[in-house]
Amino acid sequence: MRRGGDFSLTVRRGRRAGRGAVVVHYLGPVAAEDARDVPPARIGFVVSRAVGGSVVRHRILRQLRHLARDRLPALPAGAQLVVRVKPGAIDRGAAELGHDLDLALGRVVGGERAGRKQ
RNA sequence: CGAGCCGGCCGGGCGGCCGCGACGGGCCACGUGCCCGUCGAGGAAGGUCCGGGCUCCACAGGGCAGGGUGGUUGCUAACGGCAACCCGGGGUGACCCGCGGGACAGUGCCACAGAGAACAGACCGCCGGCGGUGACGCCGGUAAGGGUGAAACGGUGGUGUAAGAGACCACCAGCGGCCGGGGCGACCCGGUCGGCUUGGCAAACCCCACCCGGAGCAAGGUCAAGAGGGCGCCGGUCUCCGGCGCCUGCGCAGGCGUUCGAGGGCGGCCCGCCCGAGCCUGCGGGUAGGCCGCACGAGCCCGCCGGUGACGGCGGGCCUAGAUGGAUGGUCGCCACCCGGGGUACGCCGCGGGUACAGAACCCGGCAUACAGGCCGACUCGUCCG
Repeated sequence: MRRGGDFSLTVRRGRRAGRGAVVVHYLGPVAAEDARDVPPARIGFVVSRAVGGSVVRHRILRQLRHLARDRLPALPAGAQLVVRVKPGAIDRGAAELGHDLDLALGRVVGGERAGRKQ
């Protein structure tokens, strides 16, 4: 995700869930008449200055990018996801961040197909 | 051996597995795909406090204003940087510190304390006179002693005096003039004369000397697209609508203007000069992509030579990150260093924890700042031994 508009749209209109040090905003795919026009699922990250200095912010961003890469195929095409990071994330480590991300994603993405077992 | 002082350097290492970004090569099911190889953060990359390169704009001039620097001589592309030296201050010493021009060009300010703080002044004291038996009071002289202060108008000794005082004298310190000597210079050394002595702050205004165009890689260049308009062709239900091609590069409204000059440039203002037909405001709409710049440079390493040194010259070798939601991450093992507690056959063994400050974005030279831990070298002082 690159445009500021995509970020604000996803944060404002998407479903929200927080677990551990991360908060995710998920906006499901919009119905399109032609399937070929649907872009692949996109992810953006928000790491504010409250999280830490430049070194800390970039390190968390890298960890999250690698974690999110593995989970990208699980999202439907056209979906938009914004991951916000809360202060203290640097102390949790990559493994715990991945766990937080899984739990939060389970809430918002699973809720989309309610009542159905995966 | 113990204290200390200065300079230089490093700032985790090796190896699996899964990934990321560039570049080169190969393969085709040509997707901007897969495979292989190489390279991939710092000493401060960071702060953005100075200086320069580069790019665009400007480059008649004059006056005024503005900013910066401040011992000297060098180094350098340049600097507010660095080196050596000078002066002042500190330390036994190695060495360290200094925002180090001018206070007889002018203006201004010196808190508190104190009697008095800059054409000085008299609280205590000292001396004399007068009054009083006396304690003491009044008047005058004085600045040696006491007290206040960061700072009190030279210091020591003498002459002198009622007591005193550069009032006078000798020496010393300091200031100024002259002469001689040394140094490129800042300045230093010596001699002589002078009046006896004239405080500090210029990071207060100010004065002096020297320096200074403006903006910045979102600079700048290039390709493509675009709303609207014009022309041509074709089609239809033919004063209109749709499609294609080419050219231009948006439309509407208002205001000020076209030699009676809007507006712009000459860093700011004034004068003056130059360019000059567009410019300004509002509303609505479009785009917000690619490539170049962009990594061979005041470059890095080694050696020799010149120089006290900063640095320079010559020779040889090397190519060393280029992202653009912005590439270096995750995980495991071994080793190194430090800490904790445990065992020990004093050689060590295994366990747990920790390893800083910090992430390139046009590029270089500096400065100051942050930093776990460690290495190397020169020198000084003290103690002991030979």
